[in-house]
Amino acid sequence: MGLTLEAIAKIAGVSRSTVSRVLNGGKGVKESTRLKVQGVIDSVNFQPNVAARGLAAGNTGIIGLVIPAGVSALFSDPYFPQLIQGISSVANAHDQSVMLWLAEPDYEERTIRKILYSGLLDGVIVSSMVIDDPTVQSLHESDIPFILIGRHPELEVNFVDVNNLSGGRAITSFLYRCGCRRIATITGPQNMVAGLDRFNGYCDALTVHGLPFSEDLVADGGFTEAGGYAAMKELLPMEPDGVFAASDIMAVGALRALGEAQLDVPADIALVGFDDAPVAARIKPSLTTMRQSTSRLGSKTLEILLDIIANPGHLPRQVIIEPELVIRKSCYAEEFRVEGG
Amino acid sequence: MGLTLEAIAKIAGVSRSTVSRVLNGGKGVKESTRLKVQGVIDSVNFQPNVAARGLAAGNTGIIGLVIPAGVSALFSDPYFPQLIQGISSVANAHDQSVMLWLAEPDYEERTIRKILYSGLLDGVIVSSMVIDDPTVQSLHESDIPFILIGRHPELEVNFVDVNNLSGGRAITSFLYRCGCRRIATITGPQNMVAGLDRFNGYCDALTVHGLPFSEDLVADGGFTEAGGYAAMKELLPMEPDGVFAASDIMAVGALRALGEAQLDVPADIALVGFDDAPVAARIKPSLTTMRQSTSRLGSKTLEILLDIIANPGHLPRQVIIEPELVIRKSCYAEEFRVEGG
DNA sequence: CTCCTTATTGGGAGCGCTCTCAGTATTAGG
DNA sequence: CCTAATACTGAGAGCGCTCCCAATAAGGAG
Repeated sequence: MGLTLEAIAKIAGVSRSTVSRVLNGGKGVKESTRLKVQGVIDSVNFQPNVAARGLAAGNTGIIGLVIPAGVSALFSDPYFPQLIQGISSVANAHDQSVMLWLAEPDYEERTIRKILYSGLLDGVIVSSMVIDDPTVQSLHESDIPFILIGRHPELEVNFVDVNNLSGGRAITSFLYRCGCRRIATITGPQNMVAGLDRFNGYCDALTVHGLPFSEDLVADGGFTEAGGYAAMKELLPMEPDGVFAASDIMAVGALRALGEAQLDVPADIALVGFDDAPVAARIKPSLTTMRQSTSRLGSKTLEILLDIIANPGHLPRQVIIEPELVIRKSCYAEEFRVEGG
Repeated sequence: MGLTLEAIAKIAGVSRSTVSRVLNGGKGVKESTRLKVQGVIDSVNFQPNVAARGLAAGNTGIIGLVIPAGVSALFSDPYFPQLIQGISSVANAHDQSVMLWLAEPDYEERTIRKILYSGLLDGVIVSSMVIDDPTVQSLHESDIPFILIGRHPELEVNFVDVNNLSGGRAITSFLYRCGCRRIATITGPQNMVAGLDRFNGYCDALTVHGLPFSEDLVADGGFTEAGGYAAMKELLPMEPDGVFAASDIMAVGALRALGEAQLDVPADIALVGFDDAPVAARIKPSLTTMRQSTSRLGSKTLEILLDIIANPGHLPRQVIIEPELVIRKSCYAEEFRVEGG
C-alpha cells in the first residue's frame, strides 16, 4: 500500500538514503542503525515500490519469458510447464520475477517492441525453436540481455540446448542394436531446430550402421499426439521394424495407431521416443526414450541469463546438455538393463 | 532503447505533455498535431518506459498470476497451460502483461508481500483451490484487486469457477442412468474446493437415486495419474460397476489399473472422468467426462478482473460456469448420443 | 471588430527510489 | 589534546512519465 521509503526514514529517525542503503545490502551503515532501520522495515512490512526502483536504478528484477507464436500450439505439452517450473524456481531463489509472454500471431509485433523498449525487463528468455523467428532477430539487434532455449541455426547468440543431434543418433543406434534394420522416424516440425536436429541424428545413425535412407520411412508428426498417430498410419504400409518418434507425445500417438493395427510393441515393432515425458513411464508398454530434464534446462537457462546480466560483454554462452538413454519395454534387448517395472 | 517522451516532443516540435496525450488516447489534441506526433512515434518506434509510467500514473498494466505452492505439484497437468493460454490471450488483447508466480513453500511469505506491496501489479489472479490458502487471506485484507479461479469456501471474494458440485452430481447420475448401481469415486484432494465439490456432487447424486453411500467406495487419487491408479487398485476388491474419477488424469490411471485387472471398460465396469482434458478423447476407450473449457475459464477470469480494476467497489463478482456432459465410450447407453468415433 | 468561451498546449510538480557528493561524527595517530 | 583519516549520514538531483493548471490560440456571439 502506501508506505514509502521516506515514511520509514521518518519512523526510524534517519534519512531516506540510509533506509535505501539498508534495503540494498546495508554496506556502509553502522550496525546499530542498520538494526534499527531493519526493525522498522520488518515491523511495518515495508516493500519498496518496484516501479520507482526500476526507474531510479535502471533494473527491475524482472525477466521476460517469451513463448513465440509458432510453438504456442504445443503449449499444453508437459514440456512448457516443466520449463516454467525450472525457471520459476531459480527466479524465486534469486528474487527475480518472471513475466510470461505467450506471443500470438496478431500481437507478435507489439510484443517484440514492448519487450525491447519498455525498459521493464532486465533480460529475456526465448523458448525459440522455430527457425527464422523474428523475435530472435530483433533481440539480437538490440542490446537487451537474452538467451535462447534451443540453439539458433545461424546467429551467434547465448543459448542452452539439449544435444538433439547426438540424442537422435544415440536412440536410433539403439534401435539398430536391438535388431531393427528397417527403421522409420516420425519427425518433429522441420522448421524447429529440435525437430531438425533429431532427424539429422537419425540420418547420421543410419549412415553409421550402413542402413539405407528412404524418404518413405520418414513422416512428419508435428510434435503432437494426433500428428504421431497420423504419421504412424502413414508409415505402416512400409513395414518398418523399428520407429523413432522424435518426441514421446508423438510416440504415444504412434502407439495408438500400432495398437489399432494389432501390432505388438516391441515384439512386432520397436518404438522409441524422445524427452522422457511423464507419460513415457506410464504407458503400456513403457517407452524407451532419451531423457532430458526440462526443468533443469529451464533453471540452467535462467542461471546463465542472470550471469549474463551481471557480467555482460562475454562471448556467447552456449551450453549443450547431453540427453540420456532410458531403456524401457517398448524397445530393449536382453543385454541392456531396463528401467522400471 | 534510450528514447524518452521528451526526445519525441523535441523532434515533433511540441511539448512533453502533448506527446503524452497522444500516447494515452489523444483526447484534447488537435487532429493535425496528433498525426504529426504519432508519425514521429511510429517512425522511431518509441515505446514509453513502463516503470516511469507506473510510477507516475499508479498503474502498470501488469497482472499477477499466482499458482500457490499447494498445487504446483499438479502444474504439469494440461490444466495450467490451458489456463495460462486463456489468460494470456485476453491479456494480449487488452495490452496487459502477465507476471507468473509459481509460489514455492520456501518463498511463499515473501511472495505474498511482494505481490501486495511492491506496487507493480494492477491486479492479481490466484489459481487458488487449496482451502485455507494464506495468500487469499492476505489478498483479501489488502486493497489490491484480485480474483480467484475456483470459489472460496468462506470468504466473500471475486471468483470464477466451474460448477463442480452440479458437475459431479450430473456425471454420477449419468452412471446411474447407464445402469450402474454400485458406484465408486476416486476423489481429488479434499483440501481443494474442486475436489470437495465434485465429491459432494457424487454424494448428492447417490442420495437422489436412493443409493447407499459407503466409505469403501471412496478413494483419494490426489488429482494425479499415479494416484488414480492406486485408488482404483484399492477400489477393485469392492467390485464397483461404475467409477467416477474426479479428473480425467486420474481416470487414465484408473483405466490402467482396470486394464491390468483384465476388466473391460465399459462392459465390465463403467468409468467417467471430469475436465475433458485432451487425453479424454484420445484414450481407449474414449472417456465420458464433464467438459470445462479451461482456457475459457482463464479468459473469463481476466476479463472480470479487468472490469474490477476499471470499476471498483462493486459487490463480489462471482461467476459460475456450468460444465457439460460429454458422452463417449467409457460409459454410455444406447439412448444417449455418443461423441466422436 | 471586440469580448467571452472553448479547444489546445506548455510548464511545473511530483510519483518513490537510487546515486553522488558533501558534511559530520568517530577513531587513530602523533 | 590536536590533526588526519575513516566511517556514517543526509541532502539534492534526477530516472521518464502523468496530471493539474495556467497560458495561449481559435472560434462565436454580439
